[in-house]
Amino acid sequence: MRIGQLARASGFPAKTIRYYEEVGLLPEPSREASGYRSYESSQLRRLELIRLAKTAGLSLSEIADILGAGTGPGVDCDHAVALLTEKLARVRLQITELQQLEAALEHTIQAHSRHELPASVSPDDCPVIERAAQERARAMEGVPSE
Amino acid sequence: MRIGQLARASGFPAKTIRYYEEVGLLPEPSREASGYRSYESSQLRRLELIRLAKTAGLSLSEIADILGAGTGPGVDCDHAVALLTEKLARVRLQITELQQLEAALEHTIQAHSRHELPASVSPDDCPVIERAAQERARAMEGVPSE
DNA sequence: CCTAAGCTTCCTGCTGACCGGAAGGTCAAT
DNA sequence: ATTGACCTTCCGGTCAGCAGGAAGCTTAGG
Repeated sequence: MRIGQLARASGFPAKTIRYYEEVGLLPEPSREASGYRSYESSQLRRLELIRLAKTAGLSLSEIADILGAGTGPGVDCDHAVALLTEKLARVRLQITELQQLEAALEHTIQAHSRHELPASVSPDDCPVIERAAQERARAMEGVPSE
Repeated sequence: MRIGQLARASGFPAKTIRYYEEVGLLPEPSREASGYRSYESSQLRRLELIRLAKTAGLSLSEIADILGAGTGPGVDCDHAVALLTEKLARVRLQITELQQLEAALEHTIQAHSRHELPASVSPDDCPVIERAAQERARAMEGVPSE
C-alpha cells in the first residue's frame, strides 16, 4: 500500500502521515524500488488508534508516549491508564483556573452594570480592567501553579 | 527615560518592551540622537495597564484591541467591557469542553478499575483508548463547535 | 509517447509571547 | 584611552500540528 491509499483509507492527509512518521508516531515504512513508501495494512490500525487517542483528547506527544511505552510489541494499556489519570489531573487544574477567570469576569461585568466602578481618571487608566485584575489575582491565591 | 530604566520601573524585560512596541501595544517612542529609545513616564502607566490586563486573563491581541479602540486619546472602557463579555462566553465554552473531557476520562478510568473493559485483542489495539474516545465523542455531540 | 496523477524531499509559515545571542554603536566614569 | 554597562538591529528557536508549495521523479493508462 502506498501513502495515498493509506491516506484515503485512514482519512489522514498524506502530509499528516509523513509528519506522524517524522515525529515518531509511525515507524519508518519500507520503500519500493522507486523510493515510494510501502505500508502494511497494520499501519491502518495504528492510524485508527491514533485517531481514537486524539478523539480522547490526547496530544500527539501523549500518544507517542503510549505507543512507544510497552516493552512488548503492542500497546501497554496500563500505561495508557496511568497517562489518562495524569491527564485528568491536568484537565481538572485547567478547569479550576478557567472557572476562576470566569468568576473574575462575571464579577467585573456585574460591577460595571451596577455602576459600582469609578470613572476613568486619565488615559491609560481603566477601572474595568483594574477591577478584573484584582478579582483574578484574588482568585488565583493558593492555586497550585499553572 | 531609556528602555533600561523603563524596564526596571515596570518590571518588564527590555526585550519584552521592544516586542510590545513591535506588535502595537506601545507607540513608537522618540529617539535620542544616538538612536536610543526615549520614553515619557506615561508609558510606564501604559505598561502597568498592560500588566493588569494580562493579570485579568487577556491575551496581547485582546489588550491591543482595547488599547487601540477608542477614538479619543484614552482607553475606551465600554469597549473593554464588551470585550470582557465576549471573553466570558469563550471561557465558558472552553470550560464546558474541558468538563466533557474530564467526564470522559473519569468514566474510562472507572471502567478500567472495575475491570469492565475487554482485553486487548491485537497490538495497536487498546480498549482503554477506544473507550475514552467513545465517551468523548458521545459527550461532544451537540456542542456549539470548538 | 504523452499526460496526469501520485510520489519524493525540502523549505516556509502559521499562532502566542516571548528569550538568547551575535555584531556593533554609545555613554559614563576612571 | 579604555573599560563595562547599555543600547541598537536582526536572526533563530521554542511548543503543536500541521498546510502550502516548489522542483523533480515514477507510474498507470490510452
